[in-house]
Amino acid sequence: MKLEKIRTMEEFAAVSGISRPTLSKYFNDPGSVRSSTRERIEAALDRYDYRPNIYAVNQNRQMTRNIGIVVPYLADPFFAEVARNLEPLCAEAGFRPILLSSHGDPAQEIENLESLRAIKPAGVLLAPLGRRSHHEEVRDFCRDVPTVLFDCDIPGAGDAFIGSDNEQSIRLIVEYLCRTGEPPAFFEMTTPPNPNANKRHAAYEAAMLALGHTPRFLGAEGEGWSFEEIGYREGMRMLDGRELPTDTVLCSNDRLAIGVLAAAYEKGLRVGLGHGSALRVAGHDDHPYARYTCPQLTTVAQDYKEISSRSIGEILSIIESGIRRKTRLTKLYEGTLVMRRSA
Amino acid sequence: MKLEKIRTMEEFAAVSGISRPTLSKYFNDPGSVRSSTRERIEAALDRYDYRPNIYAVNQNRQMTRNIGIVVPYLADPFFAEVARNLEPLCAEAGFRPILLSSHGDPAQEIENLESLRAIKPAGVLLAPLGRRSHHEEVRDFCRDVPTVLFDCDIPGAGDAFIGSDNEQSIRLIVEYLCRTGEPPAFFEMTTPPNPNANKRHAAYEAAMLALGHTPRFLGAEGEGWSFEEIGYREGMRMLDGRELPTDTVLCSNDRLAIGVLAAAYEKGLRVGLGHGSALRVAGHDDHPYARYTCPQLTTVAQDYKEISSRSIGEILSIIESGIRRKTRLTKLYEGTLVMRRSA
DNA sequence: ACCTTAATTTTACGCGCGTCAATAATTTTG
DNA sequence: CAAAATTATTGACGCGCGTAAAATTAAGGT
Repeated sequence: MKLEKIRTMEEFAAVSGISRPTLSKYFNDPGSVRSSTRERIEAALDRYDYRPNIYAVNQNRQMTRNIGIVVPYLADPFFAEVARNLEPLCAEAGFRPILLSSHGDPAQEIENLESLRAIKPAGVLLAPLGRRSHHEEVRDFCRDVPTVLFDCDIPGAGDAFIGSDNEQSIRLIVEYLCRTGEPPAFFEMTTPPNPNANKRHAAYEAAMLALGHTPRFLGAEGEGWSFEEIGYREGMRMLDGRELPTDTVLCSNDRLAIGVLAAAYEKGLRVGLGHGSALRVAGHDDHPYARYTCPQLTTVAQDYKEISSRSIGEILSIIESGIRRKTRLTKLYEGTLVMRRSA
Repeated sequence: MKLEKIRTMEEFAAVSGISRPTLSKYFNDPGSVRSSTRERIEAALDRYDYRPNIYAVNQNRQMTRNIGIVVPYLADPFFAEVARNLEPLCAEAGFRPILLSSHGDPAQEIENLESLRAIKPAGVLLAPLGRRSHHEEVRDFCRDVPTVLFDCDIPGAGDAFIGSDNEQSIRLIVEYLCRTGEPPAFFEMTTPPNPNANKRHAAYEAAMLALGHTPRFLGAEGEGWSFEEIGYREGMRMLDGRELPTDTVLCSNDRLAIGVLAAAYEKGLRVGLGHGSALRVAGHDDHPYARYTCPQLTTVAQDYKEISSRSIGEILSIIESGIRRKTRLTKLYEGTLVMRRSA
């Protein structure tokens, strides 16, 4: 039970019997004052309700203790999960996470960055939109503010890129699919918003050729981030037209696969391995909903826990050292096969 | 192309030939200065790169132009969608939305509110966790900061509650289900985190009785916000034990239904209307993924566009009038039936 | 042109805190 | 126990902008 509200540090100095500059030191770094005074301060803090005014504090610092987190599309549960992992990691390090979503819009992305710039964050974690991002403006921002890119790369932007090894993960699932049935065709958007899709395209092609198979692509038309809808609509179209060259479809990501599975169900096609099945469908990412599709989706899990913690680690080391990276770091984490029922 | 960076309003006053107080007025409300001077300012703004320092601005205002948005669980695509709708509405009104997720944790919820309090927001839109929320502390917050609750109510907290009319929407789908087949049993969590679940429980009971049927409840054990997992696990258990008293299951929300559908698929049960089907499953909310389940989920759509815009509208009217509501407003929006394949 | 009204400029203070220099108090060391 | 080293206090200034009062200027109407 707090006795009374204290409005300024001056007042708090009066009631606590500690001088204001010492209090200021304490709030900036509790370890910088003698332990006996720290205890006195904390005892007073316990009795009185006082918190330094953020605006006054930050006005007199060139760097705040905010870390911006910008994701391309928060309505995608994958990024929601990543954000959920990132936030507590920030908080533990004593920083305030500020989460912004670009909602699939490059202009919004730049607006988010400008909005962050105004806040003078200590650092930023940015998962860019990708292909449609305004690359030059993103690079400009990264020059001014320490930034770590994750999930999706923009060449030359930021101090580091932490992501998935699409080459390895796609090879992994292609090999699995070839080993257990017909070689897969690759279901992808013809104009994907995200460059990971391009890497996966190339990785599929390389993996198929290495195994002596002919790569076959299933191009889904559509723009934007409504992947399930695109997967469903284009999946329906392909199933209608009997365009499928094989009974095995590897989707560029799980959200497309969710749409394809819905289409297959609609068409009465039994999906899965084994005899009674007409189709195998696999995805990529291990999306939170992948285990609740029908059938449960076989996919490659991105190591997003590692990606999250490494991204935070990188930005913190830049912040704490106070020096930007001279050479840009790129760190890719390997995916792991998640065998379920769909392939 | 901006000529040079201006650091302070003083400097900008010098280069633009406008006095600093006038500039201050302009930045607070561009409409408050004469149009001729507005044009001069905007011309200068076009040539020089200057933005007022947020921290200095907010220090000297008792109220900032921030609106806090607190949701219980951002990894739930429903809330992600709501947030996505809310953000542009805030921005259009000239406010900066600050999105925080409680991640299903009551302590985090209070922390979010405290964090917002420190920011002195003009107002807050709060979708509380519900049953497990620390009600007293939420009420305390709402006393200090204009707050509109949405989605889930906490009695006596905030200036208004904007939500769904569970009574109406549940009756709607119960009547539909009874009209088209066997009366439904109600699949729900025995200890739901959200009081909407309790309202839906009561609404189901009332609707069934009104139609002359016996309400039957299917209680799913489990804690937390992993509804799909609970629906799947408990659905499996019930299907294993052949506990189902009818062939029709109405789930308390779509996320549970997604789990139940996955369980039914796993068990080889054909879900849907009509002859070949062994089970009908319906949900509530019209979750973003409801149209990609197998089969597509019949459900009741919450009017979340209306809920979003009305919530913003309420908080803006409180902010702009500067007076808190004397009587607490409660506004419930009706749901609409979304007939798909599952029931 | 003159008056009224509205808008702008000048001047000046204050917000709450960071931070510095000089001084005083406390702790540590020899 | 005195000297040295560390930590706290006192006093003061500045950050960038809001804002008030008084003086000045510009716009609108007859």
